[in-house]
Amino acid sequence: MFLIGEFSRIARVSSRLLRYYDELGLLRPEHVDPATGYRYYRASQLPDLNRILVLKELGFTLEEIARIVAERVGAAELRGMLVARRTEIARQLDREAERLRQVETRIAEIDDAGRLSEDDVVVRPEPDRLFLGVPVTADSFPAAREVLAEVVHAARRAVARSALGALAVLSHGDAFEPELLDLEIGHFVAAEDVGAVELSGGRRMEVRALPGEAAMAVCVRIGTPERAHLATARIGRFVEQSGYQLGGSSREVFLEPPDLAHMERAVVEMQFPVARRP
Amino acid sequence: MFLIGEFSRIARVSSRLLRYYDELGLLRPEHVDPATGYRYYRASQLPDLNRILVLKELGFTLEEIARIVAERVGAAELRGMLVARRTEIARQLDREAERLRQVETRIAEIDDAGRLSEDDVVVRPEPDRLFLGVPVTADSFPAAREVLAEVVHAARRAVARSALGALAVLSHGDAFEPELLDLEIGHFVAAEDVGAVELSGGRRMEVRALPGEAAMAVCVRIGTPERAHLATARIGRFVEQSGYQLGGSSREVFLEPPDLAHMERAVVEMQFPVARRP
DNA sequence: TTGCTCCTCACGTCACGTGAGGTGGC
DNA sequence: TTGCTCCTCACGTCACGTGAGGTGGC
Repeated sequence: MFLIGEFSRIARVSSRLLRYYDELGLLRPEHVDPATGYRYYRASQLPDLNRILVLKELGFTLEEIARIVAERVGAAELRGMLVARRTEIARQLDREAERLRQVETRIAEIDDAGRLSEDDVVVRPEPDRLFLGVPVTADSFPAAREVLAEVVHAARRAVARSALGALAVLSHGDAFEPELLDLEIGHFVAAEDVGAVELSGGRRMEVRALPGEAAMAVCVRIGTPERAHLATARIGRFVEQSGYQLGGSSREVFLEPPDLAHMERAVVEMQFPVARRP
Repeated sequence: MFLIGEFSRIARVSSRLLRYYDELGLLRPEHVDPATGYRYYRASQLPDLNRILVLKELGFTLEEIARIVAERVGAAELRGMLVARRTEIARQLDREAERLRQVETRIAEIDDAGRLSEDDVVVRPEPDRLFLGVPVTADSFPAAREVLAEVVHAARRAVARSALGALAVLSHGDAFEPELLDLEIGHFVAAEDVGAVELSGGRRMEVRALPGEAAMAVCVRIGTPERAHLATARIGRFVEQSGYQLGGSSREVFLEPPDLAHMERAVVEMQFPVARRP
């Protein structure tokens, strides 16, 4: 029989760990002196402790280990737990590999540019939405901007404040070759019962469902639409370096109601749907 | 200006997270109403938040991030932090890959044998030690056991109880081909000043330094030396499956003072030095 | 008698999630 | 007036490490 200190030296673990496992009921000492509270361990308990340590190294929680060592799980269930572990570790490996790529990208950026860019790209899912908008084809940003101004005014008049979401421009063409702009301009809205809204020149805003995206790469820009190419280029580089590929319609979402006289102060989130490259 | 709930919805983070970052000084709201305590955020703070979220994804702690975003670190120092992160992530990847191998080994073992073996192999470092022992060559375990008995008695008489460590048998031959046993039998001792001890037949125990091992694969067995091949085979399989290779002298360490009349109750730790296979 | 080891609290870790209990503006 | 949102505590998480303060055997 060993005192806790002797046993901990044999097993190369801390005595605090042994006390903790005693408290959890994971590994009880063979004997506890009722008078002093001293814990006494037997050498033959070392295999029990080693089993616990091995299961811990496999990544099981102490709660799972407690179930396993209490023999309440058979080989079949244990195999199931191991398979679940394998899946989780594989996921973890993927996450870490992605991190490593990202860190290496930033190191390369500092080496190339001397510093990190100010604009960070974040990837996140995007839910389904309702969109009250009008299709617009244009060959220049100024032309589109006139429609945008009309959309803003019309929406403010026609839609209840509580149901009116952010102004957004959807872009169905190739964002990197904007010779002919194929846009939809409108607002996100909260409720289906928002009616259509007539605009000048026979145009008409209608509500439609805008499907969500599993992964959307987004980047905030502050400034006029013409300067969007900066943030766009940034997302393009990010997508290329991170093992994603672009796909689907991009969006520019105005995070604040824009001041049409000062579009250079607009705060816009550029959004590009992305998917993992195979 | 947005209330915390609006800002949290735009940024897809919880308002608890925003309050926490406020508390840490990581991201202060643009304005806090002194009367109500309400926090007000500006859309232009979204890039600041995104920077924090990106740095978090790279694996920095919030404390490191606080230093980085407070602009107290330049590009050179930031690069250093990124390189440190890269090293740490690579280490983590190695650990996870090793875990994955271990988990797969256990799954295969259940598939082969229907259950997991009782004897777990643990790998750990082993420090330098002092060893009071006698060289023995023998062609059988019984012959060696006679010497072992004499060693136990002689050591008990000659060495102070407080300086006498565990009984151990060092094995310099190939553990898997034991046709000629090339052993040292003796005790670990605490102090250099333990003298030599004369045995019968002109044998003599002497103290020597026993160098440590960076990685030692160990497995506890309970039973006679003849049954050691079970634990030995177990370690052999483990070493093979885990990307290690054997190298150096193995040891059998008696965790309890052995009862020479009942060696089948002996609790022995089999120890094999190992190294990573390239 | 002096060290050494043992004991039992109890706080700290890290980045929040999750109530509890209460208040302010539409 | 009723929801809704906001606020500030404060506990819980996971597996222990690290004192604090005190006691028992050689």
